[in-house]
Amino acid sequence: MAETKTGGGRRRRTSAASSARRSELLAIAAEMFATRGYAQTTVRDIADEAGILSGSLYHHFSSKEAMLTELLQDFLGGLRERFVRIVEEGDSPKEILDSLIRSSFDAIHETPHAVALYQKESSYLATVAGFDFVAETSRDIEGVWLGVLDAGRMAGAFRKDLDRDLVYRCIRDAVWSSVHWYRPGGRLSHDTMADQYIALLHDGLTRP
Amino acid sequence: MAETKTGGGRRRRTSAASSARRSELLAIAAEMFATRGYAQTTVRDIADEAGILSGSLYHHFSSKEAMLTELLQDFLGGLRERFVRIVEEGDSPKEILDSLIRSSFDAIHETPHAVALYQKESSYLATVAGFDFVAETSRDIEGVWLGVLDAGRMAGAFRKDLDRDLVYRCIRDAVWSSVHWYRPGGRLSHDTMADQYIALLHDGLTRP
Amino acid sequence: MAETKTGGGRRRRTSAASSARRSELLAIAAEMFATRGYAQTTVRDIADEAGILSGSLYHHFSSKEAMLTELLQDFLGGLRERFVRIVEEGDSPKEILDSLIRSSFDAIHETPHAVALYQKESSYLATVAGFDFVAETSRDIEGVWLGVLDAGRMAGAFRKDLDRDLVYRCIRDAVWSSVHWYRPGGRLSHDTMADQYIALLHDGLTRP
Amino acid sequence: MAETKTGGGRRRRTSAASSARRSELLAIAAEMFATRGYAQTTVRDIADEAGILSGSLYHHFSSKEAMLTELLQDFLGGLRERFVRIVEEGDSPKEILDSLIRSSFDAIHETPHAVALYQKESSYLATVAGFDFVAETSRDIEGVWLGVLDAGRMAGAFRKDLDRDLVYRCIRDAVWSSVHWYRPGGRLSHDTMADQYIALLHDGLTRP
DNA sequence: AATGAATGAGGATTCATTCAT
DNA sequence: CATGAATGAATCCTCATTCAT
Repeated sequence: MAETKTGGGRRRRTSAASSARRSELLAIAAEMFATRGYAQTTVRDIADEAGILSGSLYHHFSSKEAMLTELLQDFLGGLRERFVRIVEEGDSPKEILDSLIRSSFDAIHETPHAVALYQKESSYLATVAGFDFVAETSRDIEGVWLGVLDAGRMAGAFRKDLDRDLVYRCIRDAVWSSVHWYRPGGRLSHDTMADQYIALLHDGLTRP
Repeated sequence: MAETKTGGGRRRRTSAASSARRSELLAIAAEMFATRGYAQTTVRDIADEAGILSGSLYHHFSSKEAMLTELLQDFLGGLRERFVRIVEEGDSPKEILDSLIRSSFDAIHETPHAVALYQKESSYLATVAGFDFVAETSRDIEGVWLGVLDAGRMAGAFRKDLDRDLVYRCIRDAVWSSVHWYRPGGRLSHDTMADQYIALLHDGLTRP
Repeated sequence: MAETKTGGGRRRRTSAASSARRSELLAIAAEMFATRGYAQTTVRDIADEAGILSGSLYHHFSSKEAMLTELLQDFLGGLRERFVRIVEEGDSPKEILDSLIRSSFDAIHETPHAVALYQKESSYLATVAGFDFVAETSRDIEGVWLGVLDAGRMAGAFRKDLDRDLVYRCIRDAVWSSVHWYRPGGRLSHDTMADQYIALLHDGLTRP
Repeated sequence: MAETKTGGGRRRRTSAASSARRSELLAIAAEMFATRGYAQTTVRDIADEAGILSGSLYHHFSSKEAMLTELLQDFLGGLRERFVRIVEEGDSPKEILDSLIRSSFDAIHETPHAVALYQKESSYLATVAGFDFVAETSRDIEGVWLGVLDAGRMAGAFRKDLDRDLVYRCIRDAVWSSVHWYRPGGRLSHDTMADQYIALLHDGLTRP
């Protein structure tokens, strides 16, 4: 009955058979959660979009919350892994920071719904039992960024007259918020956006 | 709806729209809407916090939505006025931009709930009938910022190799998002935050 | 506290002073009860129309129901009295029947709201405790009409091949229902309507 | 609203709109709406009578109003069809008029709740958005009756000294009002009632 | 895998009524 | 006489979830 989700296996007991439908449903849920918010999305909205009755969703997921959990776990886990790998590659702080930013825009481009979902619900979920992993992983990720920022300051690559936490949050908020207005195929590609954000960040708006 | 009708029509809208109790209730609603979101806040939550029964709220407001409308209208109207006045004072683009940023942090400091509320609900409200004023006023405000950015580029104060819209959104998102983590009385005052955001924006992270 | 209504005194303890306002309010209530129905009329509707707050109504009437009671008692009492007097005048059955019909149209003309109210609510009220007087008076009135009908059949004035009760109800329904479409000052005066109903009743649609 | 969406769109509206349960619930609603009035009937009254919880009704109907709409649409549509067919059969005006009356009593006998419901709520509904079809169909039906009356006057079958509209309304009110006191299986069958109403209408109360 | 009927716990709103001022 | 604030019960409706088929 209770769908386990303990990581390790990551996939359910039913391997490929249900997997297709499952992923489909999850993708639908992701889009709706991202667009209108988790609480504002009804189980019936998702089922309607999938062309089934709401009750039938419970064949695939034990609850609406389980869908959210799975979505966030996959996203956050992947993101942390991604970031950790970048740091491990061991370039200079500036290069690492740029890579983190570029990687963030990649994530926005590849899984916009997951990013938007996280943006929208993370603050709320931080207080909900069973979603501790969100705060945890967020903290890990934060650690990665702050580490790079610190390293860069020590190395003299980044100025020291600005509050470290403030700088981190400024970057984080600016980068992730762009998911709300970024349109794939629009005037600005995500690569261009990354370039410009990086340029602005490093040299400022006033200097050439 | 049945506002007047008193014959002389000597008050309502004036004394009825602003009584001590009314403002109190509105403040409570603002805080809850901002913290847990409009849809997640029940009328009973607000009433409980105010120490009355949920039905009694309807003596003061015609609906939950009316509270939201009033809150946003007051906030957005005030913000636009504030910004327009700054531009009219006619300093250099750079000075105007700095003033806009400082003024934004003032708003975050003075009415954090309204700001957070707007941050949280504006995208959703853009699609809801009866909340056109939100999109409208947002457009007006956007126009003010973009105007200053344009003026600064023409005057050579701001670099031209960055996309204007992207720069605007970057600033906007970074500044307003800070409402979610700014704590009045915390380590960083809102004035300091403004200073640092401005410093980072103009000179970048790499330069001294 | 409890407003008595036991008949005998018929007027409240406060004589003329409150009487004016009271009647005004009662007239407003009558119109609204008649137009949208008793249950569909809110105490606030009445108060709004009178230019006071709903709570203030309770200075004049002990409850919404009390207004209804007073309205119906006045109307039904008057109607019965009226009808009884006609019968007592002792003309021929046909003349009495015509007078009853004419008198009904007079009532429709003079107090259309009370008539419509009675039409609309009587069936429901017949089952409500405290409104026994409605059924009672209705029965009395019915007795008057049936008496005339019987007398006319005995005297050979009315045909006997039609069910007496059916004839009564047919007349009653046709006459009283006209309150819903009669417009004072319209094409047909209430006198003309009475004439035509009587003509149709006595001679039929086919005969000259 | 979200009716189809099944892709093939192979049913809904057909099997969903008419299931055994649905009809059952609709019949219960009809009876209660007719007896105590639409507004006075709560969704819970209906659900209680059906032995389910009030919320469960919304599995079958989208709202209380939707039940009313469906009930009235079915009734009025059927009635109009019925009447139109009678006129098309092309007998003499007198015969057509009699058939219309008889058909009305048939309707009263077969679907007393729908008739009573219509009697009770039509005047109110005429003013409610979304119920225009009530006024429309009523107008159509009225047209049918008035047409017959006109034809009969021209042909010399009906007297001309009575106002046409008044005669129509008199007949209509008398006939339809009988639904409130007609009891199937009672002393008077609906056929007998039709006979007597017709006899009274044509020859009057005074003549043999 | 899916349907269709139902549950039960709310949620916003309405409204007659009370009462201190 | 009237106000303005509040009550408390009821009303329509929503929605995650269950379960027999």
